[in-house]
Amino acid sequence: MKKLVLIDGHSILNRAFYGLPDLSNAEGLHTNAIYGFLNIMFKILEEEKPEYLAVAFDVHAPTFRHQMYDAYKGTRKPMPEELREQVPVMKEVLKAMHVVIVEQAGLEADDILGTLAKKAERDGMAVSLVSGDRDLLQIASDRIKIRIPKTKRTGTEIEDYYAADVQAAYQMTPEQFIDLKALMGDTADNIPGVPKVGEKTATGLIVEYGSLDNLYAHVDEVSKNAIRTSLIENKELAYLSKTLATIKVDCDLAFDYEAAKAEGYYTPEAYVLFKKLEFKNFLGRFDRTVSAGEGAKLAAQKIADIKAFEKLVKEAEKQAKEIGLWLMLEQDRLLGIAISRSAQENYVYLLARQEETVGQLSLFDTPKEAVDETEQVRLLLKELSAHVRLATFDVKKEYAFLAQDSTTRYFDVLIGAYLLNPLKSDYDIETIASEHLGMTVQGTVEVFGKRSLSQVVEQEPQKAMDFYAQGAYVALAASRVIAEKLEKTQMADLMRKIEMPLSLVLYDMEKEGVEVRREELKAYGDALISRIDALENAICDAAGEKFNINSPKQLGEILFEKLQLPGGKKTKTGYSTAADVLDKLAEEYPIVKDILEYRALTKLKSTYADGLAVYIGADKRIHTNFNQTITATGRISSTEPNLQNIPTRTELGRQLRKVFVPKEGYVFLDADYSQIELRVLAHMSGDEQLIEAYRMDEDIHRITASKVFHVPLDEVTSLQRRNAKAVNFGIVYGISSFGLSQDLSISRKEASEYIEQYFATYPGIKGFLDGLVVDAKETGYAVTMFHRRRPVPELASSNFMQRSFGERVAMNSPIQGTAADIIKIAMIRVWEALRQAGLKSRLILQVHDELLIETAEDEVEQVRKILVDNMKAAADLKVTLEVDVHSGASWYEAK
DNA sequence: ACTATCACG
DNA sequence: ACGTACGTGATAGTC
Repeated sequence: MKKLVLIDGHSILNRAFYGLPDLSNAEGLHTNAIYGFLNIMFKILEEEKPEYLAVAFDVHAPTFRHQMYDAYKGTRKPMPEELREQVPVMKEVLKAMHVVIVEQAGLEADDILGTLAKKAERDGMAVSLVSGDRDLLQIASDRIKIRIPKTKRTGTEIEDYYAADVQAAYQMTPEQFIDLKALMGDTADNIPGVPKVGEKTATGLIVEYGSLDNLYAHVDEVSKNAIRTSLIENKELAYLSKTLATIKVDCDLAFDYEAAKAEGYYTPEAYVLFKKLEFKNFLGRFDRTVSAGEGAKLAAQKIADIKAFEKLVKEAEKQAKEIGLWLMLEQDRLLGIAISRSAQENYVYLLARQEETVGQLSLFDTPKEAVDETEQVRLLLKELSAHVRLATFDVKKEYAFLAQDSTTRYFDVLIGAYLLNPLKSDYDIETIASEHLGMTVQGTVEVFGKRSLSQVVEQEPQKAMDFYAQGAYVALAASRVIAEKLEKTQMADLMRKIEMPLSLVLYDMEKEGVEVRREELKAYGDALISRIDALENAICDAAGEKFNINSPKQLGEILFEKLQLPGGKKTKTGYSTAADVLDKLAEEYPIVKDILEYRALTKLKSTYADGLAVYIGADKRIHTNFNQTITATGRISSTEPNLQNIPTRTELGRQLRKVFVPKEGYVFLDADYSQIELRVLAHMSGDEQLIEAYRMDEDIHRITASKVFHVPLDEVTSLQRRNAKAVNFGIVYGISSFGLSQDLSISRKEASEYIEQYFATYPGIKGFLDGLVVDAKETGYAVTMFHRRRPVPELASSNFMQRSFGERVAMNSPIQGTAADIIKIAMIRVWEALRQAGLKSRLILQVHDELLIETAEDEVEQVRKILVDNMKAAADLKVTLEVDVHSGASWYEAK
C-alpha cells in the first residue's frame, strides 16, 4: 500500500519552538523551530519511507473559523516574534527541498489535513498525519494514523493513534471526540463549550450518552442540576462549539500526488539555506557536487612543472592584475599552489615528490630535492606577491611564502568576512562563497572526509586541485564583494590599516615564540605532586571514602548529601561546587578549604605544568597560535597553548612565569596599559568628572571611592577602594545591581545604591551607556571608535534575560572593542618601529592590554622608548594613555 | 559532544 | 517576575 505523510506545519513548528532551547544563527535569525521541525520530519521520513509528502499551513492566523468566535469574545495569544519570523523561512526551506506546501485562503490547516487524509484513504492509501495537536484525533481511522511527536530530553518520541488506539486511550471513537470537545470547549482554540462542563463531566456524558444529539434527546435525565440547567440554557452554544470543533473533510482542494513525491529533498538551494541557518548536523545528508555550470568553469588546470609555473608568475606580474591565491598547506609544509585569475583561469601547481613523501615526512628527513623545490617555489611566490595584488584566504598561514615588505597588496577574505560578522564560529571558503557570492561550492568535508590534505593529493590529485582552484577563485571574487561591503560599513580603514598589517605582526610573533625552560617547568610540576597527594588523602579521609575529587558530580554528592553541608543545589545537573560556593563554606569546614587548594594545585599541574610542556619545541620555544577571527569584540585569542591566561593572581601560580625566559643576551620588557578600558570609557562618554579624575595624579579607584562615598581622598578605606574598583569594572561590563552584589557579596539594594552614587558622581556615564543601548537597538550592532562592529541580535529578543544580555553587550563591546583596536594599533606601530630601527628585539606576546618584547640587552632603553611612545600615541583620547614598563630576566620579573 | 570549573584580561 | 556581570581557552568528567 502506498503511503502519504501529512504534516501540520504550524503545529509542529510550535511544538519545536517551545521544545527546544533558543537557537539562532550568526545573523540573529532564530532557528530553533525550523531545526526541530526538520528533525521531526527527517525522523518520520526515515521511519515511514512514504511515497508522498505534504505540509499544510494556515494562510494566516487567526483564521476565519476562529474569527467567528473572536468576534464576540476574547482573542488568541499572539505568536512570539521569535517564532513568527521563522515561519516564512520554514516555508522557504521546504520549497528549496521540493516539499509540497498546501495552504489556501479561508482554510485552516486542520481542514486541509482532514480533507487530504480522507481523500488519500479513499484513494487506497495509508496516511500518517503528523501534528502536535490532539484535535486531529477525530479523523483517525484504520488507515489514518495520527502521529504526535513529543520532544523529550532524550530525543523525540512519537505517540501513534489509529482509531483503535483512540478508543483504548480515551474510551471513545474519533467521532465522539468532536462531541466531547463541543461540550468541554478549548480555550486554546477559542471553542467556548458549555459552561460548567469540564473534561471530566464531558467525558462522563459522552461515555453515557454516546453523542451530543443523543445527550440532548435525553437531557432531562442528566442528574446534576447545575449541569442539566447549563446544558439546556446553552444548547445553541454547544452546537456552535461542535461546528467549531469539527474538522472539515470535504474541502474543495486540488492536490497533485506527482508533485508531492517524497524524494529529491537535498537540493543545492536547500544546502545554501542549511548553511545559512547553520544546521551543521544536517549538512552530511547532502550528497554534494559542484553544480555543473560553476564546476566546469572552476576546474583546475594543472601546471606541469616549475618552468611552467615560473612562466605563469612572470606573465601575471606583467599583467599586474589582481590574483586569487590559495596555498595547499599541511602544517607548514607547502604541497601546492592554486592561482585564480578569473572564473575561467584557474591553475594549480603541485610540488613534485608528493607521492613518495606522503606520510613519512618530518622536518628532519625531508628529501633534499623537496627542500630545493620548496625553496624555488618560495622565491617565485615572494616575487609574485611583491608585484601583484593578492586575494587570499587566511594569509597569516601563507606569509612564510609571501613577500613581507608590506601588507597593502594583500586582501584576506577570512579577515574581511570576520569583520563583517564577528559572531560566526568558523569561516571557510564554502560559507564565504555562499554568503558573499551566492555560490555553492564543494565542501571541505566532501573533499577531505577524514583524510589529510596530503592523502587527498595522493589519492585524488585532481579533486584536491579543483578544490583549491575553486578556493582561490572564491578568494578573488569574494575579495571584491567583501571590500565593497567594508567600504559601505566604514570598515575599510579598519581592514587596511589595522587588521591586515596586524596579520603580519601576528605571523611574526607566532614564528618567534617564547622560550620556556623545560626542566624548570617539570620541577614546578613535580613540586606540586606531593602536596596534591597529601590533600587528596586529607579530603578522602574527611569524606570517609575514596572518590574522584575532580568529578563535580561525586564531589557535590559527598559535600551536600553525605556530609550535609548547607547551600546545596544550583545547576541543572546537580549541586554547584564552584569556587564562589565553596568559598563561603571554607572557613567553617576544613575539607572545603582543602578542596579549594586541591583544585588550585591540580589546575596548575594539568593545565600549565603538564599542559605547556607538550608545546615546547626543539628550539626550546613555545609558538602559540594567535587567532584574529575568533572574538566578538575584536580581541585576539591565543590557542595551543593559550598564553593569554598564564597565572598571575596568586603567588604560587605566578611562580610559573619564571619558566618563561628571554634567550641568551636578551631581557624581557613587559609593557601594559593602565586601565585602558576605563580610560576609553572616559573618552567615549566625554564625562568631565571622569576625565578630570584621570588628570589628577592619583589612583582612579581611590578617587572614585572618595567621590562615591563622600570622604576625603586620604580617608578612603581599603574596603571603600575595593568596592569602587568593583563598580568601575561593573560599569565596563554593562552594570547590573545583581552582578555587582554577587561580586562584592553585598545585598542587591546596597549594590543599587553604589551604582546610583556612581552615576551621580559621573553624570555623563549613564547617558552615554543608555545611548549605546539605544543606538545598538536602532542599528542592530555595537560599534567601536574605529568602526568595528558587533551585531547584537539579542536586543530584539522578547525574552527578558536575552534582551538584558544584549543591553550589557551593547555597553561593553564598544569599550572592550575600542581597547582592542588601540592595542592592535600599538602592536603594529611597535613592530614597525622595531623593524625600522633595525633592532634585534622582537614583539613576542600580547595579553589584551600587555605586550611582551624579547629585548636585546643593548637595546633596552631604545625599545622602552619605542614601547611607551607608540603605545601612548596609539589613540588620541581626552585622557592620556598610561603605560607601565618593567624589565626582567623572566616573565615573572618583568611583570 | 556537552557541562562544570577555573586560568587570564 | 524573569535570573545576570564582559571577553576568551583548556582540562576532566560524563553521557
